[in-house]
Parts: sequence; C-alpha cells; structure tokens
Amino acid sequence: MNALRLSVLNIYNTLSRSKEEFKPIHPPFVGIYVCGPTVYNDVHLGNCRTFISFDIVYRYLLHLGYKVRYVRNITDAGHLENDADVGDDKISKRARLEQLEPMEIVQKYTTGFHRVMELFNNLPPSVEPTATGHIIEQIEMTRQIIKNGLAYEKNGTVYFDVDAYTRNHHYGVLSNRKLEDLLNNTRELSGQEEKKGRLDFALWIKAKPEHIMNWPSPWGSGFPGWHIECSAMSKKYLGDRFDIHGGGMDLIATHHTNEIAQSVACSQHSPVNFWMHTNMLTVNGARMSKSAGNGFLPEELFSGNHPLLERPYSPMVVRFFMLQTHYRSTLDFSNDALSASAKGFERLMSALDILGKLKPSVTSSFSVHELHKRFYEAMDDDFNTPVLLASVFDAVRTINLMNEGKESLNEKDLIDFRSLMHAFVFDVLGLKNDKSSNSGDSLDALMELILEIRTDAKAKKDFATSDLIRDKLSKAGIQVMDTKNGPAWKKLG
RNA sequence: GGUCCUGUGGCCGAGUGGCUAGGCAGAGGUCUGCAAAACCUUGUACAGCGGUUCGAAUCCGCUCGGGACCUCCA
Repeated sequence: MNALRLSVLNIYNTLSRSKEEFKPIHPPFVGIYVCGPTVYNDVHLGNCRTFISFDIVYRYLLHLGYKVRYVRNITDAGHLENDADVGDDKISKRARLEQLEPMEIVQKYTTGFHRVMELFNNLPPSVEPTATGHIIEQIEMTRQIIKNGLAYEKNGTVYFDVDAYTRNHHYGVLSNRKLEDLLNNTRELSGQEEKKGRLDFALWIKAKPEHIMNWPSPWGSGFPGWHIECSAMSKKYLGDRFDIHGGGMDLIATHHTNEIAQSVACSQHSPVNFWMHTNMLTVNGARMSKSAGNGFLPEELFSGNHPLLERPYSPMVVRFFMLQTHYRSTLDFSNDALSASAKGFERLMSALDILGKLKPSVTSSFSVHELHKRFYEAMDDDFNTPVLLASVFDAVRTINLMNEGKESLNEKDLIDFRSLMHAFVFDVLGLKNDKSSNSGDSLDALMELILEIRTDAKAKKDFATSDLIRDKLSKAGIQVMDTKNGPAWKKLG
C-alpha cells in the first residue's frame, strides 16, 4: 500500500517555527518523548487532548513502518506548586490533604490516568518511566552539569546557572525570547535569595524536615527538580539525541526551555530534532484548567453529568471530536460541537459497517488510488487529521452510493478500499465502533426474528403491528431502518 | 508591559495567492404504507478599512475584537 504514497512526512517544529521534512536520526528507528501527567489529581480533558494528539503521531509513525520507541513519563515527584523553587511538592501536598502516603496518591491517579487513556483507545507507550524510579539518573545528570560549570549548590539545593549557560548558548531558543526580555519580564518571586540569577532554576531541592518524599544525594537529603526528570529519562531511554519531543504548548516557555538547557549543559549538544507542541482545549474561548474551574473530567463527559452538557458522550465521540481539529489549533469545547461530532461519528461507523458487507462488481467506477493519495497527503502534512477526515467523509458518501448500486468496485479494488479505510480510521486515527452494535451475540438472532415478524406484518399491510414493533424497539434504544436491501437496525447512542 | 497566536457561512472547523474542505443544523427533492436512514440539489463565509497584485479569506499596513505564554497547569 505504501508504494502508492507520494508525499513525505512534514512536521511543524517549534524550534524553527516552520514545517520540516521528517528524517529519523537512525532509520527505521524513531525515538519520541512526551511529557506525561503529574499524578496528583485526575486528568482533565485538556490533558487528554495532548495525549490523544501524540497517540496519532505514534500510530501514524507505526503505520509508516517505523520502529518507534515512545516514552511518556509519569511525574510522581519534584513538581512544585510554583516556579520559585520553594514551597511544596504537589504530590506531597495532596497526600496530606487526602491523608494518604504520597505513593498512594501516585498509585491512585496513575491507575485513573491509565484507565482514561485506555477508554480513549490510546496505545500504551513503549516505556513509561517515573521520576521516583530515576533518582540516580537525575543525580548523575545534576553532577555532570555541576562538573561542566553550569550549576552550583547552595545550602543543599542545586541551581542551574542560566547566566553561565548564556555565555555559549541561547537560553530562549525554543520560545524565541531574548534573555533581556526574560529578565525584565520575570516576576520577582520571594524565597529566591539563594539564587545567583533570577532565571536560575533548581535541579535538586533540599528537603525540609516535614517533607516525606526525599532521597539521599551528594548535597544532602532532597528531591529532584521538575525539569531534570524529563532530561534524565529521555536521555536514558532515547539517548543524547533523539527525534521528537512533545508536550502541551504551555510547557514551551519554562519546562522545555529548561530541558534543552540541561541537556545541552550535560551533553554539549541539542537533545531533540523536532519539538512538537499541542494547543490548548478551551471552554468559551478560555483555556480549560483546573485553577480556572472550567475543567471537564472524562468521567463527567462519559456520564453526561455536567451543567454544560445535555447528554453523555462516549470516549470515541470525544476522540473523533478532537481529531476534527488540527493539534496546533485551539479547540473550543461545547455541547453543540460535541453533539455534531456524535452524529458525524455515527455516520462514519455505519458506513464502515456497510463497507464490510458490500459485494464486488465486475468493474470499478471510481479510483481507490486517488483516495489513498489524499489520505497520505493529509497525514504527511503535519498530521492534518481534519483534512484526512474530510477525505474520509468523501469515502463515506461513496460507500453509501455503492450500497445503493450507484458506485461500484471490482473485487481487488474493494479489498484495497476496505484495507485503506481500516488502516486510516482504525489503525491511524485509533477510532473504533464502541457501540459494537451487531456484535454477534444473541441479540442478533433475536433482532432477526423480530424484523422477520415485522416484515410479514408489513406484507399483510398490518401497519399497526409493524409500527408498534418499530416504536417499542425505538424506546428500547434500537432504531429500525427500512433500506432498499431490507430491514436493518442499530443501537442508538 | 513584553513575546506571540487568532478573528472563516446558524454552530464546530480546514484552507495561506487563482481550483467544492469536511462535519452538524436548515431548505427543496428521490425513496418509503408512514417515518427514519440513505442519496441528490441547495448556502454568493472569510472582523473592518486601506495597500500590493492581472487576481487575496490567503501577502503588507492600520483599526477593532478574542486568546495564550511571561506565575502551577497538557
């Protein structure tokens, strides 16, 4: 199938602020690292969007035949409540609030996160390392940075020396900011007396006596800074230099900027070829976030239990909804938009059901190759899922026309068409028919019988009976449709 | 304040110089016992003003609106 792919993959790189042709460092291998969640709380839908976006990246690279190592971490230590490098670790704080051991918090929200990822049909990453599992690597990296003269220790805490770094490197490369602007526009934070420079950030933080999560280090008992974990773990599993690093756009200015600085300080070269960033999910135009109180939890969506929702939406409808927007655009979340997606998704799934049942003709009336080409062009253009879906919906129309005998495919083309649709809708976009309406249980046989009775009644012009069957089934959540090929049914969403 | 992004038809949302995006909703039609489904047809959309150009939603300038980051957040 790939022999017909004429385009090449282009990816928008935050570093260059433009699309670049993707060439792996060591083909056919591709290394990708995505910043995972800090497991101190339930993931909300905005978090999920990022992981769904990178699931598409992962799936498409796999589809293209690359051998992909996809690393997505779990932050279970070191993420402070603010960037002043004072104050509390988020996990520790939550542990006190819930009166649990910190690792109980970690376990609880990690499990929840995995469940949600599975519901959204995200493939599990190849490696899912935790910060607490890589303390030694983080200490090692910190030592190396000190050794290279780009970090210093003060009272048990180790800071990255941004000023020293900027003598040879551009600290603001990723966010495209000048150092003086960063200095002038950074807010004065309290508790920073220890730092030499205002932009310096902690690699290792001295633990206060009450801080439960702490580890011994050359600088005394403490815990790692937030940024060093990703540098240390990406280095461990993907090497000093790898292909793609991803995360939400909000990580550009601080987290990823610091990651680059740390890796450069340690290894003397830039760690990542392609930096990819997903845009934010918004509600009424404002960013969805917990602090703003406008966050949606996946649970609320699946149950419909939220003031802004009129009904529940299945994980696949939500996934489909997200894929109708490009990952670098903001996506505004609303009941109306979701409801439109629910109908579109249903139409797509029923067309794919029909496709599986179509019979081949002698001749073909349209070109499967053309679709094939368009599908790849869309995905090769920086994973443009909305454009792919537009082409997929052209295919949906064609499937329906075939069902009415107005379009046709010969046997070979029909096989190609099925495998093309299957590959892109199920494998690449990761959608699935979560209603699994006609899934071979006893309901099938039962429905066959009922529809037979109804067809008999109709033949005898006993419309009272046929309509009664239809109405009662409708109330039971099953829709009956009289198509040209006889009666059909499906479960209602 | 600094650095950016953005404004597309009733709603969501692609598209970055000339060629129908797409989904949902609406209207008309085909089909049907009636519906539904499906299919066909249908919308003179690109915030405003000016400029560049043979030609702009697309490039440039200004104006107005929305948002993000700079402070924890994907």
